[in-house]
Amino acid sequence: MHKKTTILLAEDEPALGLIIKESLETRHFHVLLSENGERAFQVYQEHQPELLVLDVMMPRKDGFTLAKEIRAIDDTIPIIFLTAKSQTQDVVEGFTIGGNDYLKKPFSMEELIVRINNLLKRKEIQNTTEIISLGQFTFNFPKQLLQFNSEEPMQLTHREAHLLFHLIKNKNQVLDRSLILNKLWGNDDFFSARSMDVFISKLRKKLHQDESIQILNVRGFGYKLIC
Amino acid sequence: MHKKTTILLAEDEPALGLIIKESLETRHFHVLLSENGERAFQVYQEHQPELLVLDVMMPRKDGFTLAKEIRAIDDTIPIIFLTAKSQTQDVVEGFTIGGNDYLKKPFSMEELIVRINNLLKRKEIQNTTEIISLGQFTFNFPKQLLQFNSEEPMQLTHREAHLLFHLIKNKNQVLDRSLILNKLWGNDDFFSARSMDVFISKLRKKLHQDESIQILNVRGFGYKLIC
DNA sequence: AACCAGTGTTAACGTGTGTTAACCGATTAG
DNA sequence: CTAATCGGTTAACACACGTTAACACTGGTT
Repeated sequence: MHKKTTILLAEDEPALGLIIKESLETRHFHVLLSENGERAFQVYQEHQPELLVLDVMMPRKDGFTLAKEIRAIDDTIPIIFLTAKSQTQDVVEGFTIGGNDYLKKPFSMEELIVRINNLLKRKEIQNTTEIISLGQFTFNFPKQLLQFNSEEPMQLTHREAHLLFHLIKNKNQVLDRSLILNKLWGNDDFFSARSMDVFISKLRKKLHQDESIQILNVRGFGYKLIC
Repeated sequence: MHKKTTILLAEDEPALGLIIKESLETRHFHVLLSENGERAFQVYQEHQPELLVLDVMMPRKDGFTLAKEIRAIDDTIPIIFLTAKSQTQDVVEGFTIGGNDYLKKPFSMEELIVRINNLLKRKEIQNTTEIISLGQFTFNFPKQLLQFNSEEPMQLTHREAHLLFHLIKNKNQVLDRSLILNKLWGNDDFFSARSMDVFISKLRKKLHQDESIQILNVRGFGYKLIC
């Protein structure tokens, strides 16, 4: 039997909060209940839960604001918002991008469980597939981390991570310049091309530690990552 | 006539599975059809196919999970996923690293054939292009490195490496000028021919250290690498 | 508002690769 | 023998790419 999944539940109405907490605990989740957004943020930092269930309407920091703050720290944690019917659909849907979902009150416990399991499964897939080993490096694409052996991981920027991802996807083959430019920069004009050169240079510097990995240029066509 | 390529097809919908199986068999592939992920894994272990075509949505072990298990055993086998349109692009793309590809349902049989042949060809190239020894030299084609005994390896350019590769593949036979020109330069006009002369000259200089290796000219026909 | 840190783009300058040109020797047909 | 052709070699060149730094923009902090 493996460790229980920890869920942070932020709900200001005590009666509802307890019901949800108890229901989830019968499903073998470990639930931390907070009565407002500020408190929830503290609990998040102390316990680092694996999933968040946030009421949108809360005193002392609402669910959306809280979500943004936590997303700045961890941009892959799944979040489920609990919304009252007064919330406009648009605003709520805007927040469901990424690993988010939402539930309109009132909802059945079954609906919540299904959504929790869906998000956990989706994240499971991402975690186990998008950590790629590359020579002596480990590349965690969703977290944009590049680690050499067991040294301190380097934080890559968004562009660096995406470029590296595509190079790895096409490793040992020539990756077409204009293809990558159109995919990552949206066009393949002169300036984007020069910008890409800069990022190739940055990646080479970061991959320098493992001599067996090289980004070779194929003049006029693109790049080839060999490993 | 060489041995048929064995493909493992995992598809839970019997009608679709049979159509694909039969189509591939008319293209002279040997197809093993399994109706779920668990069964497919058994078949994989018994027959060790050369390529996998996996439906993502399957009862008793989905395609992604199956792929992960098989990849733990063989991390080079090419895999093609068949995905329904409900699958999010991100998750699917995460799985296309390495030797993978995917096809959105519905798809034409032609698309599938093209992808199968691409992946098989790609793997073929990787297998046949390892490290070649040439007299006292070691030539690493994918990395474009030419090493004399244990001296510091020389970094070849893309053109140099490809030209040398073809010379080696046809060593001790005459390699036709226009053949190589069409293959590497895309045409065999005057200028390309002169350009090739320059590269032959460069290669001769780099191979000079080992007297027993020579690139001989056969006037009017081409070159012969002797070693 | 002023400041700072992080990210990506633009600019400036340097290097490497492949093509073209120029000049040469070798081979061969007439 | 000699002119024509083919290939060898070197250098000049154009341009693709590499590297570094300056700059602009964003979002957060004081």
